[in-house]
Amino acid sequence: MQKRKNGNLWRAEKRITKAIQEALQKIKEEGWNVPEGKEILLQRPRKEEWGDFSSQIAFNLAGLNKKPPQVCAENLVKNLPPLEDFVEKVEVVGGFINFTLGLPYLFSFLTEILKERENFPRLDLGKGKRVLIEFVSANPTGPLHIGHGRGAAIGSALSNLLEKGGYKVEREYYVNNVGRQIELLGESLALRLREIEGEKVTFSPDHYQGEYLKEMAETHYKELKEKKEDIAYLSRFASQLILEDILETLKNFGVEFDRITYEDSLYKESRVEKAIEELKKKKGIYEKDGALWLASTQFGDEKDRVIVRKDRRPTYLASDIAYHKEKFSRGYDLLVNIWGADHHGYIPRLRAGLKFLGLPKEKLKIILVQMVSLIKEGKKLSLSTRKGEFVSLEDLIEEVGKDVCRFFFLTRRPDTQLEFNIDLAKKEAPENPVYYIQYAHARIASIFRKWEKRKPLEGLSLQLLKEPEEIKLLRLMALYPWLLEGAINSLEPHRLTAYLQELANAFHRYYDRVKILGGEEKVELARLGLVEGVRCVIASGLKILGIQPRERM
RNA sequence: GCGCCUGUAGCUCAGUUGGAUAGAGCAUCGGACUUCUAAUCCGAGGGCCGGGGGUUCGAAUCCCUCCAGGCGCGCCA
Repeated sequence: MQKRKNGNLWRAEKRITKAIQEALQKIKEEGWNVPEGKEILLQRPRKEEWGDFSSQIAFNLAGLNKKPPQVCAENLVKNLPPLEDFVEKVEVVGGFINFTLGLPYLFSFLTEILKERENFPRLDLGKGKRVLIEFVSANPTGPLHIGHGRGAAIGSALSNLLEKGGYKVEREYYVNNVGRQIELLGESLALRLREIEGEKVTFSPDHYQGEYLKEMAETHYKELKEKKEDIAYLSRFASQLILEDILETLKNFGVEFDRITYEDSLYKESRVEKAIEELKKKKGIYEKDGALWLASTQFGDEKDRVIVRKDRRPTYLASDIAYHKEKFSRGYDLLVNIWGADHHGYIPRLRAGLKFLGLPKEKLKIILVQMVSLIKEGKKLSLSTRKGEFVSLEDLIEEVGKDVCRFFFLTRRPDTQLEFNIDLAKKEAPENPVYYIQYAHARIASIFRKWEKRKPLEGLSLQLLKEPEEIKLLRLMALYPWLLEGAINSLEPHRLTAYLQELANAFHRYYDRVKILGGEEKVELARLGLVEGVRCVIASGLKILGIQPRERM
């Protein structure tokens, strides 16, 4: 890719930040105290009349220099380098420094969008750094439920987002195909097989009693009947089929993985053994009551945890530490885990284990996704996998649609509990914000279908865009890269949804007031360029969210 | 009991290092289609940001405390 010579020149907020830094340097030479080593972040003013970006740096200066913010701001502004080529107004209001972008800049920004199309903007925050995002990782003991769906949506949107930011992203699913849960799965299948043969069987509460195993037993009875005593075989058989099913569901949900890691491979490669050995060497493990314990209290855990049982079998913690050690060894710059919030108590012990091994814990970010409860026909449903009383993700996708479902999960912060009201989601489907955004996209596509001349959108006279609604759209689009960077740096894909709604709203309003086709040719072309720009930004945003931009509705 | 998360409009939720008069969607009420798709647009009402205390020039945001909800506290994963 040919890199632009002028680098970030098209990014107004970057240039403003740089200008502020220069001004700070200058007033420092005049004897002012200036904040050192502080990243200058711009914010978006709450009101349009306050411009496009604002800085509150003067409030910091006020504290450091014992002068009113207004005075500090004014002095700083006096020392700003010339910005006229892209900023039309710099104003100090109550200590805030407000920057209003100039029209020529906004026009060139649109030109930039039209050049890159849906790929706009090209960001290079990640600078090719490698990120691993591990998510879903549901045990292959039953179909995914709606809670997994939330983690899946967030994980895949976050992956897309970081990829957009110039990170090299790998998406990974960790499969726990070892241990008691898998054993129980095999036992449950065995019981179902015996049931088919007319035997009266009783399930313990720990067994998986969902219909899916009954169906599996019926479908595969012939090939399994010889193996019905071989629990290990049945466990493998069932978990493999279920995993395939899970991955299929996720694919329908727009989620795919670059890598699947199986827990049993960690054992086969002696990684668990080695991790335990190393922990022993690093004095992280001691023996008590015949078991081996991880001294996790040393690093803030509530109590020490068993890592190898009395019977010498390692616990889940052992393989998980081994797994994370292995992930670290692959050399990523950032590791993200997306976990169900019910695992939160598990974090301190894992971190303690990693700390003993001397792994850089700041490279591991764990995003907890809170529970999803479901309301259907006015009733709250439980999500227990074992009892089999849950609404599967597959059913949900079928009922409300992939796009609505993803959007629903992606508008909210991960750490709030979510009540998914299925009746409402279905009933309100046409009013749903996701359709609102898609409709904006479809309307623009429709305009272009209607447009007969079909010229290339080049050499546009963008200065003919003068309507307030047009300027508003230009200003909003100019925020997009800034917004994306904020979402990327904070690992918060949900910021994108509100922005897309706002952009769609500005478009619908424009569409309502201003006729795009049919005016004087140069104006028509400029307007087409404008709405094409809007379409590209919407398409770009929806692509990150994993939602289909629609051509028609 | 202890730990973690949450509490913002009737409902579902946003709210960039603490900053300007707290926002959106839905719902409600009132208006707009001989026009590029009305799945749209415009307007109105609606809030002691759970309560109380504190830090600060400034708090929805930070600290303490209480209340409410969820989750966790296994030699399960």
